[in-house]
Amino acid sequence: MPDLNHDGDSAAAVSSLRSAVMLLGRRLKHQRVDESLSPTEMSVLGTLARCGSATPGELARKEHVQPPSMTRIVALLEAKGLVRLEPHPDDRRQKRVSQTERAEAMLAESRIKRNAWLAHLAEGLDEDEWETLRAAAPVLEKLAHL
Amino acid sequence: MPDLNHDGDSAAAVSSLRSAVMLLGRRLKHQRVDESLSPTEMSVLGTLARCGSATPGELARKEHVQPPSMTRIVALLEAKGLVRLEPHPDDRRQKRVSQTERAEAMLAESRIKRNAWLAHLAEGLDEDEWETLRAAAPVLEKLAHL
DNA sequence: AGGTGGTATTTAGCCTGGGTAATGAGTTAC
DNA sequence: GTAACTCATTACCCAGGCTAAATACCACCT
Repeated sequence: MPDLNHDGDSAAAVSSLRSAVMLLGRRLKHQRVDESLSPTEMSVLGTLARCGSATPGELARKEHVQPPSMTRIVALLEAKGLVRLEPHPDDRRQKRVSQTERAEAMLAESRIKRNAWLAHLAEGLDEDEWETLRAAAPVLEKLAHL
Repeated sequence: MPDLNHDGDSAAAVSSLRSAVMLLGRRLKHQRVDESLSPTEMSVLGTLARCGSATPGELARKEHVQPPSMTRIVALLEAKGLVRLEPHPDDRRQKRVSQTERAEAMLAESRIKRNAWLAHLAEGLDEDEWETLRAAAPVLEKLAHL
């Protein structure tokens, strides 16, 4: 564990981190790459793209959402044709969720839009700041999944 | 503006940043330092602590929230005795919002709890990762307020 | 002075996206 | 073979944003 008393700025840093994340999260909710797709739905698609396929329960744990919420999210994604549901081979209680070809296409397109959004957002940052953020991205991700 | 084509990782970084922020934000909502105080209410108190006093409109702009939402937040804070509302000296349309002594005490206490939460969270990070995060905190804050 | 347009705040009502509790089907352990 | 547990689902609820419209006030321009 890091030495939290390394200097007094740690408390300030966590405070600033906390409020920045909350604020950014609020703004990101509106900054959707694809209208009609909520941030969590996007996130689930991203997870599926990385993991191949998963059960609703696994997805709920990875996204830190309660199972009933994931049920609803998966149902919405299925209705939009972005996800396929199959019975689980070994356990008939579970289901396997996997993304469709259409989801892959959508993710590819959204990556393009994200770059545009990024370019706009990054106008206010200089090269060093951007570099710092790039380095922090994987750490934040790790932190979020702790 | 940073060179977004510096390498291909930029798109991946923004994608990872985006999902990490959304996920962390969701978790932070539950990780409240003070039950009975929403994240945005905390954030408003933090802003007031930094700025001294402000009008509801100014607060709404700083928190990137619509004015009606800020009205409700301020009303809740006032009901909890954390904030004081006074008429604006020059303009009777506006009001001045300032924190009470009780809010200062609460913020001090919450800082202690935040350190405990931080210590727990940071157990999963090594010193380098934590350092990266410390460096990124102010940049994230800047980004959030862009 | 008086009217006109603009701004700060509030009120009323809506909607999204999460949550909890309870149910049903299926599995596992004893 | 039954008791206890797990996965997914259904039904319902609530918080915390939003928009639109109302209200009060200011500033400017004849």
